[in-house]
Amino acid sequence: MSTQFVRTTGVPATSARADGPVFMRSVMKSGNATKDKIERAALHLFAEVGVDGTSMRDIAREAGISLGAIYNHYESKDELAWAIFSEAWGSIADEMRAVARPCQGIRAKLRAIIAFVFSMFESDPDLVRFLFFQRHRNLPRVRLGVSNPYFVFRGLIHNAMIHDEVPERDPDVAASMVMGAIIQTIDTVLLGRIDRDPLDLIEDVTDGTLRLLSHRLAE
Amino acid sequence: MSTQFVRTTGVPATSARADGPVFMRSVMKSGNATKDKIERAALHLFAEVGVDGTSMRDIAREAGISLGAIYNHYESKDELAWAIFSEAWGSIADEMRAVARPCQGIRAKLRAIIAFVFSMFESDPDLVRFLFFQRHRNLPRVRLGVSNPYFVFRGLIHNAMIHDEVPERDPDVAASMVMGAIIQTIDTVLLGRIDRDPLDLIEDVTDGTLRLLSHRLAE
DNA sequence: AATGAACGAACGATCGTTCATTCTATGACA
DNA sequence: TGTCATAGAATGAACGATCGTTCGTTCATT
Repeated sequence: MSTQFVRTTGVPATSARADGPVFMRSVMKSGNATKDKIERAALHLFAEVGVDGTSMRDIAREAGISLGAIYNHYESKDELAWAIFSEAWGSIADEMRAVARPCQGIRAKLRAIIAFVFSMFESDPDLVRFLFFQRHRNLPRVRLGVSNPYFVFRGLIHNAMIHDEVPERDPDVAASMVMGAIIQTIDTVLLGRIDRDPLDLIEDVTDGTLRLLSHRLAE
Repeated sequence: MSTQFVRTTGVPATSARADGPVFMRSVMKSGNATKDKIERAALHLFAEVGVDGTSMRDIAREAGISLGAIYNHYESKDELAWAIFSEAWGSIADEMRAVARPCQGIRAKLRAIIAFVFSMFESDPDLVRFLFFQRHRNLPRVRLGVSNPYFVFRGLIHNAMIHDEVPERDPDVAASMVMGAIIQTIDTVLLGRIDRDPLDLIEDVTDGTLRLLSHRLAE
């Protein structure tokens, strides 16, 4: 159940349809069973031991198909890794935007996005690990202007500044800090150093990022 | 000059001695010129294309020595990568603690640490990139209880909570968010999306993390 | 029978590592 | 001062393993 953490205060939970969330439908692409098996196996191994640490033979074995069959669907290992990354990277950004849209105000939007990322981490940890913890390899290759989680945060925060919901600051620094705070929290959970009810975590992280964006407290 | 950003409001800037900061002396180890050349070349390549993307021949070429010479100083490629990581990871934690110690209060301590990390990023970007952006590979191998940047943040924040400088919260969540905010800011600078005076950045990031730790603002 | 997916042996390249050999710096001795 | 023995460092060819990729063949479906 991918919507278990998504509570956006009385607003339609997510834009996910009956056939699953957007990022699922896009990563596990249309109909082709073999291609899906390849992508799922590759994603799992890439998340576990990295792209370089995974051989095409490993992928074939994990997918339960032959080595040569992979090349019926992908030109190369590099294209396979890039296809999975870029597709998911863009889809996640779209989905983040979608879950935030119906919410009113920066707090509700931010909470919806954070809840979505956490729910994705629960339902598909391989995808989150591959995307966020190996992103430095692929990020320079992402075309500017294309859908991108970072720009979702930046746009959200910039918009809140324009509407005087939060004070004016460098939107890039603010977006970086907010995104980093969220990702690192997931990272620490992954390392086993945080063992908390994910619902509480969502509230804590939402509150923390909002304070980070807020006016300074007069002590 | 590694101390150019370290301004801890009238307190001795860092514990670095005349022979350079601790993290430098430890990564570029004692006296042996060849070993230093190997480590410096390896660090540069590891930061650039990752450990798996770097061959021992690459390292030898970049260091200007022969392939076999590396094995006079390291048992294997894995040991080389691990030696560089674990040594630097522990040293950075020690240095963070050292620059924070003479400072009074969470704000000054946090600023000193952030200034130190930013100065390190300026003086040795390879080291920062290798440590922070490829840490997921090595982190599970770090012995618990050993010196660790994460625990420095956690200890600092936990201590501030005990002394009522900041409100009581889950210290692991707080430490994760603070550390993530700092690292991601550096990451965004690396991607060329932030082009600011580093001194301003230090202030902004310090303020942001402190708000994140502070009391909620009554709107 | 025809078509396209699946198969897996084989290929050349490159990997980490080894090791027999060569180089070089040092110090004892004439 | 000049000579040479010696130890440790440096060298790079070679080895076996494994890599990504190819392609002739088989299989399954219509």
